Amino acid sequence: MTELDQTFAALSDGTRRAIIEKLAFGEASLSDLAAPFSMSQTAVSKHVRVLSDAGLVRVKKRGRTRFCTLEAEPMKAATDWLNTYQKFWGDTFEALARHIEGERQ
Amino acid sequence: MTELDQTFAALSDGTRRAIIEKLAFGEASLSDLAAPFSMSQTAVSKHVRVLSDAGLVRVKKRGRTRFCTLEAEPMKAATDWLNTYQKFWGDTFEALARHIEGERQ
DNA sequence: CCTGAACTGAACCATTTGGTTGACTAAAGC
DNA sequence: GCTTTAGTCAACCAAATGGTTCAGTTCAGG
Repeated sequence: MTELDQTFAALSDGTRRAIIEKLAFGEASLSDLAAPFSMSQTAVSKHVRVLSDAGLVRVKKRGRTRFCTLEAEPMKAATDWLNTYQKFWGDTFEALARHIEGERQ
Repeated sequence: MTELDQTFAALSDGTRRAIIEKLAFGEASLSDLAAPFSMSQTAVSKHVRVLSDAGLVRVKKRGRTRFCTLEAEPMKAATDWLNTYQKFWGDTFEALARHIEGERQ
């Protein structure tokens, strides 16, 4: 599995995206993260593990609580990939538009 | 599974991203897409199915061959999500930078 | 009209994923 | 020092994923 694979896979789950959204407002403990969800803390812990394995979240232990923070680096690679090909699609659409225009005339 | 879930999941596989990259240069038949890979055509067909279910690729049958084209719409939603939170991270990093600067002085 | 190409569908398989529970460890706090 | 809180680990489970093969369908061309 490449880094890009892991990043997109990590983002493909609503629970994990919600975790990221919450972490965008700053550091949060695992129990803070788990609170809004109707699943067990263990399940949330696993989701955080996936995010941390993908490098999207860093976990540091202070006392008995784990604090999570966002790590933007890998997300940037994903954005870059999307932007690159979105540019292509734009071009394709322009070409398509020209083609359609051409047919009409 | 939401649309965003499906989009990110579809993008989390290298084979499928390679297919998208090839389709960025224009329409291609399924056998064209399958050729470069060392897996069966059936496997590639499944990948295309995933992309088509996610709405990233449209498949139209002409004669006995299926031609695939890109569909940018859902990809834009994914980019939007990433950009939104990347802005947040940028802010967070600025705040962090200010914080570190503050500590130094 | 037969052959071969371009697929799909179904059945199967191993691995991963997303969840559970229950037992455990580590640290706070009274 | 005992209890509670924060969290992990291990075992288990059902469903999804990524691949295979083989049989079938549809269409193009000699």
